[in-house]
Amino acid sequence: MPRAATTSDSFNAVAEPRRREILTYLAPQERPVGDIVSALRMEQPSVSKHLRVLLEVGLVDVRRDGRRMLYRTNAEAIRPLHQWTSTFERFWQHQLHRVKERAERMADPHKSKPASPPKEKS
Amino acid sequence: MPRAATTSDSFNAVAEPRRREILTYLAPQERPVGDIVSALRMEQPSVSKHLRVLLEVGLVDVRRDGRRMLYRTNAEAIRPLHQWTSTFERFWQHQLHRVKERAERMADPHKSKPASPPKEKS
DNA sequence: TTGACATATTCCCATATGGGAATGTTATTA
DNA sequence: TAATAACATTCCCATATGGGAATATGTCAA
Repeated sequence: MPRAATTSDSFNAVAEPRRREILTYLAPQERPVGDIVSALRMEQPSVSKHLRVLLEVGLVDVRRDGRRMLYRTNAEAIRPLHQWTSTFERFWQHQLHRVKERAERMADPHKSKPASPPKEKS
Repeated sequence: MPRAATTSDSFNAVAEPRRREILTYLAPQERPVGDIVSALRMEQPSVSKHLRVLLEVGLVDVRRDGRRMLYRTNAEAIRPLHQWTSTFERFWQHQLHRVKERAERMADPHKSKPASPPKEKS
């Protein structure tokens, strides 16, 4: 099976960088599509397509204003992502602690990073 | 262009549900691949592939132990996701606040409005 | 009605994907 | 050395994707 659809959930929808930009832009206040196009320097059809995805997963809301469509980020829909990442908060705090302790204890650079996969490009 | 590679960044890597499960499972302590396979009921090759993706974006670390490979979630790598979602925190709080205020007004119409009645812009 | 403006949709297409199945690789033990 | 355990990689493939380009839809103004 191929990759899950971008519209399957917020995690997939937000994986796209441009969509993240749009969400950030639309968070403070609602905006017509044209504003997004000019502000983020994207093609109009592209923006419409991204908005469709965001709308389908509930990350944005719309309302019509004459011939314009006003979109706004539905911040509520981002909470699940926030909550998921929060479950790791205690762990990265522990890690920071360990790293610090270790660095203070040893100056020996014997850090074996096993088989790092061939990283193309850069 | 097609969708960005799952290995392009943490956002894309985490979009896959099974990979999220793996990260959760590997957060408390390091585990060999076999444990993941039996605990999450996934095919071994599948797990290895997911681990490769997670490794490439730095979401997990590995070390060899005999013929086993011990993986562990690198919680630090999840912080960027957490931080990004955090930028929306104030917005969903506003939303909740609006909802709450409205609910209170409706429940007790005699009571005057609490503090400032921020008028929506347009 | 016509024309202009604001968005949305469709078509085309190269590409990465994740699962299944089979095979490869590395390390331990007999 | 051979056998086996523990993982990793490769091959095959149906599929959703995002961008570009063209076109369709919907709304307001004259």
